[in-house]
Amino acid sequence: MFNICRRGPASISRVLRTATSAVRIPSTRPSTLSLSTHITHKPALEARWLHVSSQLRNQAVAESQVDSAASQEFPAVTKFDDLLAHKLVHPNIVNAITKGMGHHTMTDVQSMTINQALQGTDIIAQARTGTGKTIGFLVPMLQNIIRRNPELAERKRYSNARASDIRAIIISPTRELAEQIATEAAKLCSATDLIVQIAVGGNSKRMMLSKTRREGCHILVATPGRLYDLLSDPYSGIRADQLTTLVLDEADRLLDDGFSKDIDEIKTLLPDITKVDRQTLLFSATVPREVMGLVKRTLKPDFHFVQTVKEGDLATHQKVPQNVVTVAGYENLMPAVYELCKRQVDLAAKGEGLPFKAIIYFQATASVQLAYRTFDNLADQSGGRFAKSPLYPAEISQIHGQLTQERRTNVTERFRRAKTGILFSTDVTARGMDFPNVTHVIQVGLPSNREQYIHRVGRTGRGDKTGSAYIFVHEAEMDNAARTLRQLPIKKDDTLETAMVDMTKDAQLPASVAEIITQVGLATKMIDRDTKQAAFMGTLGTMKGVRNGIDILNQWTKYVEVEEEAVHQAHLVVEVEEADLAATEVDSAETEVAEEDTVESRGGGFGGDRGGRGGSRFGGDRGGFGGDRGGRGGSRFGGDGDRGFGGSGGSRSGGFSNRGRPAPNDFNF
DNA sequence: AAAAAAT
Repeated sequence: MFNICRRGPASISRVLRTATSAVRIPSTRPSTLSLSTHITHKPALEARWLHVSSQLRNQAVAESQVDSAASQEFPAVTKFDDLLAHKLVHPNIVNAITKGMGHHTMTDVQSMTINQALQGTDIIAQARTGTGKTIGFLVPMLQNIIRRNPELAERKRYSNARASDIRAIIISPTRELAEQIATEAAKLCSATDLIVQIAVGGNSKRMMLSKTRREGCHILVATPGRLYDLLSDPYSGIRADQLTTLVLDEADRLLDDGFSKDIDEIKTLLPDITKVDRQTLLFSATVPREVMGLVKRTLKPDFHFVQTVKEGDLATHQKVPQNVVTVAGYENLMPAVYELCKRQVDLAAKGEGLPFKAIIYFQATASVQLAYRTFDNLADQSGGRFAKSPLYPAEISQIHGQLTQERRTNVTERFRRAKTGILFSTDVTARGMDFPNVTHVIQVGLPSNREQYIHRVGRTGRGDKTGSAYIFVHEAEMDNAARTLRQLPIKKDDTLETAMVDMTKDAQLPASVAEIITQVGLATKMIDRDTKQAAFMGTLGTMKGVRNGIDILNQWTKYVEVEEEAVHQAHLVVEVEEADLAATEVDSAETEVAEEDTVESRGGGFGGDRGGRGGSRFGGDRGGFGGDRGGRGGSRFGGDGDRGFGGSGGSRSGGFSNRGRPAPNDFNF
């Protein structure tokens, strides 16, 4: 059993005890005391949990001095140059970091993981977004290869690298992240003989293979599908018989439902770990307890859990203010998001604040497409086709899995370099991607889970930069939001005029609001019906457990055109759900009590496997869909008039309706 | 039910 607990003050001391037993500070520690993480490599029967938060660190230092003399010590390493002084890492790698990339002081996670992983132990490391995890695993990984083959550290005129000599494999959940990691790895290897290759889907397999056969490969960065494809193909020539390191970046994602099977299958194609010893490194900003069972099965029993985020501490940055904007209807979403963007672009134009660079996240690809086209159309108003966008100079772009890989790569590169711009995105870019100087992360609707929220927010405020985050949520989804995002420091923002207005009563709107609504309305009207309908269906798929979901969709169809057939399908989905919910209502109430119980009694930690994932995050408190409401009211959006779900105006079937219930205004997220 | 990932 491990001593770990995810929340509550009671767990802190427990954590402290385990932390102090594992963190040793030598008597000769530097006076800076910054992050003297000296980890003994004494044989461990259990995993050790290392926590380095500022409070804990000081106590750990104070307490561990007592027995530090008895422990085997490792030199303090908080600067990359220290790795040279102590001959821990080859100069050709260290210099690439210090002279080539300009990094000198290590971040917490780098100091912790480099020290620890150089000793060969398996590691799971959790550290906040944008704190340099990539270098944290690359350095020990490369050094451990060089230790076995010192000749690889020197650049030679003729390399005799082969495609069958892979020493390290890094797996990433997305192609763009794999590219980014490979680029970073290549920089670190630039003065060595180590060869980095990339294996991702969407690219020509044949081209990749011929390049790899020609140049050889020591480090392979890959996404799961293509990696499996290559390893299982006896004619690919790709072999990893001497694999020393396996890295899973965004580990919790890769061990999650969709991916974990792929990872298991890939492991069957790697050399038997009892014959070829291999180090496994897992990295992520989030490690939800649901995956800990899988983590334990993935790592050796004496693995170390390096956490630079204290138990119960936030995985988000203090320096990134987080805001929630409540909207009255889905039709308010685009106007409100536009209002925010326009405000920031105007501020930047006046020299107040940084150039506006934002990523706007949606749950569905179709929603990204609709929003992207809407914003793109804003440029075409009032001045013909060559009119300047009201958001100029911010460039509008979109990215999602529906684009060709070529487009995805282009958009990524362009947005990386952009000083200002707006990128509409699905969760493809949510994890790991490093777009410099993103000032705003804007989420439209709820993310699939808490972890995705954290990773999306993590696209801003990277390194020493700041940024801010917004999430737009429909009134009726606030209960779900509060549950999913509990304990996060999210403040209510009500500075956007278009968020809560009743758009059906446009006659009474103030001029500034009316203008935005008119502009967005016209831009929406220009979009083809298929795009709108796809967005409608995509949104429908995310509406599980939303109170009055049918009302919301009904209202929205006045602004996005939808075929009768789609309306019919929506009806069916909602009806099935309603019946489903009614049946499980009692059930889920009981489950919730049980779940609460588990959390409390979890104090002593969790042994064993939780028996799989899939516990609904939206469990319990479900309102079901109440009543129907005939569509009424012309709008600036035009649409096709009333496309409501054949409701008989006003009559409500009641039941689970939350009308009249006060909107939650205490955001104890 | 959505996204991502192999052809």
